[in-house]
Amino acid sequence: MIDTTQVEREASEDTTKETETERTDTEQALDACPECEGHLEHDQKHGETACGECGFVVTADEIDHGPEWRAHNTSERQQRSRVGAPTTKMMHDEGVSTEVDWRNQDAYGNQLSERQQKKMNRLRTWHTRSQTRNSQERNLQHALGEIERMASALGLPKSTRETASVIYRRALDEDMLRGRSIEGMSSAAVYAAARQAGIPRSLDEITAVSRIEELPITRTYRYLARELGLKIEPADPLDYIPRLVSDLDLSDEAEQRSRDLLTTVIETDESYLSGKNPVGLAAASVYAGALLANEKVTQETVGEVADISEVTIRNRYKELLEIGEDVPVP
DNA sequence: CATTCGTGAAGACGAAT
DNA sequence: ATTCGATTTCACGAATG
Repeated sequence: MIDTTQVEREASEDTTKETETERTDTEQALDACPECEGHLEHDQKHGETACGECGFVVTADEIDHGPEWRAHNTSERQQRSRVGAPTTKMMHDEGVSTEVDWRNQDAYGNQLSERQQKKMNRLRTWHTRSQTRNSQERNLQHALGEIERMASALGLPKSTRETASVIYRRALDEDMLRGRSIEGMSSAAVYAAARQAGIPRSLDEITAVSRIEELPITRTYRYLARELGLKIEPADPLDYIPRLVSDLDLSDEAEQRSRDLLTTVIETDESYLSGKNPVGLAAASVYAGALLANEKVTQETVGEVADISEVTIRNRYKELLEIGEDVPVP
C-alpha cells in the first residue's frame, strides 16, 4: 500500500531549469558510446541518451526530470511520477524538515483562536503525511530512486522499471527488508524485472551500475525469487544475442545464423541448457554464427563483450557444432 | 605472428546430505 | 554447515593459418 498523499515540490525547482524542451521522438538514437563503444539508447522521458552497455550518459538533461504534475490516483502516479526522485537531491532533503508544534500556541505563547487551532490541526495532518512518515516510506523513496537510476543506466524500458518497482513494493510489504540493504534489494528487483521482461542483463552488468557487490545481490535475488514466487524462466540465451551482435557490429546474417544454430541445438536437446551459463552459450553461438557468415571475430573479442572467457566459448562452440551441424553452410 | 585448440588445476555454485 | 558434482576460469603450450 502506497501512501499517495505526497507533497508536491515543484515550487523549489522550476526556477533554474528550462525543463523538457527537447522531446525528441526518436526512440533510439544510434551512435556509439564514447566510453565503451556500446550502442546508445535514448530515454525520452528523461531526455537522456545513455549507453546501454556501461551506462555512460552522453547528454544529460541535468537532474530535472520535468514538471511534476499532481497525481490523483495510483495509476496516474505511476504514469507521471518521477517515482521517488531524481536520486540524490531528494534523498537528503530530509534535512530541511519542518516541525509543527503540537501546542496550540503562537510564538509568543498566546492561545490560538479556535479557528487557528483547526487550521493548525490540518497543518499537522498534512505535515505528517507529507513527510516521509515512517521508515517504510523513506525506504521506498530511496529504493525507487535507485531503481530508476540503475534501470536508466542499463537502458531498460519504462515498463521494466515499473516491474522492478512493483517487485520492490511487494518485498517491502512482505517485510523482507529486515537485515538486508536497500541497495541490494533494489538491485535484485531490477535484475528480476529485467529477466521477467525477457531483456536480461547479466549480474555483472547489474553490479556495474549498482553501488554494492555482486554477492549480496545474488543472495537477495534468490531470496526474493523464492519468497515472492517470481516465476522466472532460466535466462534464455537467445535474448542475449541481439546485444552481442550489435556490440560486435556483425551483420544480420550472422545474427540469423546464430539464432538458427542455437535454436536447433536447444530443440534437439532440451536439457542442454541446464547448469550452463546462458551468456556463454549465446556468445558461442554468436561466434559460430559470425564464422558461418564469413565475418571475422576472434573468440577473444566475443568473450570480451560477453564477459565470458574464451575457453568457455571454445567449449560451447565445439558442442554447438556437434549437435547443430545440420544447419546450412554456404 | 595471430588465432585457435586442448589440457589440468583451482575456484564458484547449486543440490544433496 | 559440509560435501559432492558439474561448470567456468586461468594459465600454459601446441597446432594451425
